[in-house]
Amino acid sequence: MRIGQLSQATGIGIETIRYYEKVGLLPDPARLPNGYRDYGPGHLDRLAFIRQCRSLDISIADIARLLDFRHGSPTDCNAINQLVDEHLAQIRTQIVSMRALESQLIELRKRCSKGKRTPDCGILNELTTSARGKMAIKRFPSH
Amino acid sequence: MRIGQLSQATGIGIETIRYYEKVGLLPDPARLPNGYRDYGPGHLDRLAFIRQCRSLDISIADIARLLDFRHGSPTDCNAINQLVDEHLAQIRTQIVSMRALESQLIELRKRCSKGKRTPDCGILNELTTSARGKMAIKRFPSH
DNA sequence: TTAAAACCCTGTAGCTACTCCAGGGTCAAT
DNA sequence: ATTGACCCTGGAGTAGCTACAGGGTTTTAA
Repeated sequence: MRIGQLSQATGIGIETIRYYEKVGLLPDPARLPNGYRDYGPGHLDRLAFIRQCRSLDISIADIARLLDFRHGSPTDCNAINQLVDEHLAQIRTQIVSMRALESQLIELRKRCSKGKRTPDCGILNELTTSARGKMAIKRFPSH
Repeated sequence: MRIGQLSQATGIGIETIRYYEKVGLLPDPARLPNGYRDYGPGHLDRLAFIRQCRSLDISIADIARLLDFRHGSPTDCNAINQLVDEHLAQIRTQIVSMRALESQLIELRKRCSKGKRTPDCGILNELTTSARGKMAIKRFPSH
């Protein structure tokens, strides 16, 4: 099948498929006499796997590792478990910091209400004064 | 003050300060006779404000808008409130999708346990079969 | 028959917000 | 005189695409 059909079947854009080929996630397909890429069922399968991993936000590098496990000779799959564990830990860390961010923004938002003018804007003032508070104490002579 | 001192005072790297200048967040400083950048207190203040905004994950483009409000002629600050509201909404959306991601990964992780071999790895199999399930139904003739 | 539409190709640039490096110049102290 | 700390410019690299420009090919409709 040609690239457009593969794109339709997987829901992955044509440019993205070519990108995956370039970075080595997808093996180079055969070529038709006119130079068009000619994909087989193996490519379809592999690309669907890739999409599934990407939807779980697994990085290209990690997908490459998973594909090696999938198509390589059988080994212990502890490394796979570890990969998923690490990814999970990373996402949990991100959730924690985003929640912290959320509450900071909620606090910030409370500072200003409707109808104020910029010089009295509590948000701008808060941003300014908390910035000053975090500056290094050290003083620099002006000369 | 020179760029190294400004970097020390704000905790922002030298390269980053030059980057902010390049993208127009920080006005071009005066130059010493030898070509070194020469910053004044206004730059320090502005840079601290920028750092504060970045720590709240506000984009460069939005910081530029906030700086315009801060240093421009007084106006209604509803646009500032709206900016913060939108940023907050965006972060909340991200938190929701990351939590969904987290539970999907937890489910995935349950699939495989210690000591299995790759062909029997539940994670690999789950990734494969759920990928197949999401493929377009349409069939493509092989010729 | 021909012309338009739809498909494909390569190669390159753009996006975010930095970060790093090469290859230089400048300045204070030893 | 030289070492080391500081500074300069300009360009490349990061992740994962996405969007061209500028071509060629194939199919379909008039």
